Order: sequence, then structure tokens, then C-alpha cells
Amino acid sequence: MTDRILSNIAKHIQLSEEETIVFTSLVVRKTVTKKTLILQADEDCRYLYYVHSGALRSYYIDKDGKESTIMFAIADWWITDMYCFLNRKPAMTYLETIEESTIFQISRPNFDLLLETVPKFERFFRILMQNAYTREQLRVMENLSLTAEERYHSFVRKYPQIARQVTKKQIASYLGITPEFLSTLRKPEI
Amino acid sequence: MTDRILSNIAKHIQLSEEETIVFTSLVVRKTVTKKTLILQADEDCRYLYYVHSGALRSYYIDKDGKESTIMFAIADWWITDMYCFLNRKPAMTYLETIEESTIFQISRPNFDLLLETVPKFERFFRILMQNAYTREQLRVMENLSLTAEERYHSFVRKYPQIARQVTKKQIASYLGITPEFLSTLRKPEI
DNA sequence: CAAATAACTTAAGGTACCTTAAGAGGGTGT
DNA sequence: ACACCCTCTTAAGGTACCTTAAGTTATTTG
Repeated sequence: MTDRILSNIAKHIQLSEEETIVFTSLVVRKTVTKKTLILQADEDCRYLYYVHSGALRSYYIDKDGKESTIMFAIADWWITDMYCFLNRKPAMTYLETIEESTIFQISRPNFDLLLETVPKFERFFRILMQNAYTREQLRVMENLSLTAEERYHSFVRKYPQIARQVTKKQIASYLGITPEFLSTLRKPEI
Repeated sequence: MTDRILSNIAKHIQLSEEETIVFTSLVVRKTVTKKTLILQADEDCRYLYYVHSGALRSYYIDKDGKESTIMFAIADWWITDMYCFLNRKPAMTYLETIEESTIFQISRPNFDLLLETVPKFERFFRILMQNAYTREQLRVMENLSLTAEERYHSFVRKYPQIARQVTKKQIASYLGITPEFLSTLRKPEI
């Protein structure tokens, strides 16, 4: 059951048998039905999540009530409201399951304990954060330089599996356009 | 001369005397005149930079020749084309000095060596990457939910010093709007 | 210090994308 | 099996922001 999360970690660091036991003792597995809110804005963001199976979405609701999708996480992705998890601030975003999902969660105290007792994880999370950072930076670049249509095609090319698992409305809110406009963009093709 | 970069590091990790010596032996100080291109697209991105004084700007030029500012870095910031530095890919972005600047550069081999010989730096760069990631994520959120005018005010509020050091045109290209439109936004006030 | 160059502004006309509305199709729950 | 709700689509009218152009003020350069 922990195979997938352990091989995710093994992509970047090698754990001894004892270190593996420490790690697995600090994470908790959970299965959550579809459309469950795992985190709500203004709540304390207590966990970092690894998606074993299923799909999650984090989104922001602005002062006008408009929803913007921050990120999707399908199998083998990590997700949470990172700023609030790391800085002990109330969450700014919502996190919900798109479909029934099995996740592993690490609480903040356990996250700190993990980094203390197995410092190798500093390296693991450095690489995770590095990748997340460069991915977000690329997204900013695309938002600044591409049209809505180009961003849609880039999204589908980059994340074909996610494009299949989520609704058009959710993709539109990730791209920063209305579902109506996405619909007109998609019409010409096929 | 290395005081500022060392106290930047001391914000997150404590170095012994020997570790400090290792670190300073791996970085090189440079003073660069204004408007110097430190990195160009398609070049190999060989260095990570810390800004001791002055100001740098990284930008992207898209297929239509339009320039988008990725980030500014003033005193005490780290900057490079992170994706290309870490993944040994040709640079996607340009990096230039806005004014005469003193920087410290770390080459890729020295960066790897630093992480190997002083593993504490894994923690330092984890925190650096974490902060960069959450900052970019907030920028994506603002790009998706705020109007151009709101983004401009948010930028000035968040980075008052940068707003003073760079041109309006550069701010416009960071916000994803034209200088002409920024000008009309600024007119009503004062 | 002049001359060139770049930054900033103003304004008119244009376009990418939004808002509102309404209808068709597909799940979901009772 | 019906009603309900949500997604997706289409279309008409609206707006935020762009393009082009031209003038003014800084800043750089010879």
C-alpha cells in the first residue's frame, strides 16, 4: 500500500530500512469520497498530502466569489496550501477531492520531526519545492505570453491525464478564462 | 564584503567556521555595470546569483518578440534561470543588470559540491525554494483574480523598493500589461 | 552641451475575452 | 421514473485591455 509513495521518494533519495519505518510511522493513509472538502479557507492547514489514487483540486475564491483553480493533483502528486502549511497561517485556499481518492497525510509536527530525524528529507523536499517553483514560474510565463487558446493547448499537452479527469469548467478556472469562452475555443477543432 | 550573503544564510541555518570557509571558497564576487546581459536565452545557465547590491531583472522574449519580466532581484535576493540551472537545459530567459550591481555567483559544480560537503545547505535551499514557490503561486492567484489596476497596487505595496528602482515599462511587463495601459491606470491617482 | 535615445503620457480605434441568457445533454438522488 | 442539478454549448452585447501613433519629458551618449 505504501509502495507508490515510497517509490516517489526513491526518485530522489535512498532510505535505509529504519528510515523507511520512521517515514511510514509518520504518515496516515485515508480514503475520501468524491467532492469532499479536505481543507477550507480560514481553517488551519494542518497537513501535507500525497495522492495515492484519485484526483484533488485546490482553488481560491476571491472577493467577488470567483473561483480560480490553483492546481490539480492526481496520482503521485503532492498537494496542500503550501504557504499556510509552512508558515502556520490560516488557509487561503480550498482543497477538495474531484473523485474518490486515497491519500497519505503528514501533519505539521510529523513533517518537522521527519526533517529532524531523517535530514535526507531536506533534500527530498528541496527537490520537490524546486520542481514546484519552476513549474509555477513557467505557468506565470505562459499566462503573460500566450493567448487563452494557446494556454489551453499547452495544458492539454502537458497534463493529458489531468485533462481527462477534470471538467472543462475546472480547466477554464485553471487557465483564467470563463467556461463559455473555453467552449468557443474548443469548437473549431475535431 | 561577504557579511550580507552570510547573514542571508544565517536566517535559516547556522554555519560553523569551517563551513563558512567552504562556502566562501565556492562563491565568486563580481561587480557588473548597468544594462549588462549576464545570461541570454539558449546559453548554458552556469550560475546561481546572489545580489549584494544593485538590481537585476530576468525576462522572457516570446515568439512575437514580446518581453515579459519574470522577476526582479534587488539587494539580498537570489536569482537565476532556475529551471535551466538545475536541469542543465539551455536558458529560456535573459538576465540583466538594471543598475551597477555587485553579485556573488556559484557555479553548478560548486553548487553540487556545496550540497555534498555541507548538507545543511539542502535545508537552506529547501527554504529558499519553498519561499520562491509560494511567492510564484500567490502571483498566479493574483493574475487569475485581480484586475490590472489591483495587481499594480499589490505590486507597489509588496515591493515598494523595487517599484522605486525599476522603470514603469518594466513593471508593466511584470504585470502582463502594456506601458500605455499602466499609464492610464496611474493617471487618476495623485 | 548638444543630439540621440528611451521613458512616459494621451488619445482614438480595435480585439480578446466577459456577462448574461437560454437550451440540450448527462448524472444523481428520492 | 421523475425532478433536479450541473456541465457544456451557442450567441448577443459589453468591457478591459491592446495597437498604433504622436507628443513630451528624462536619460544616456558622443
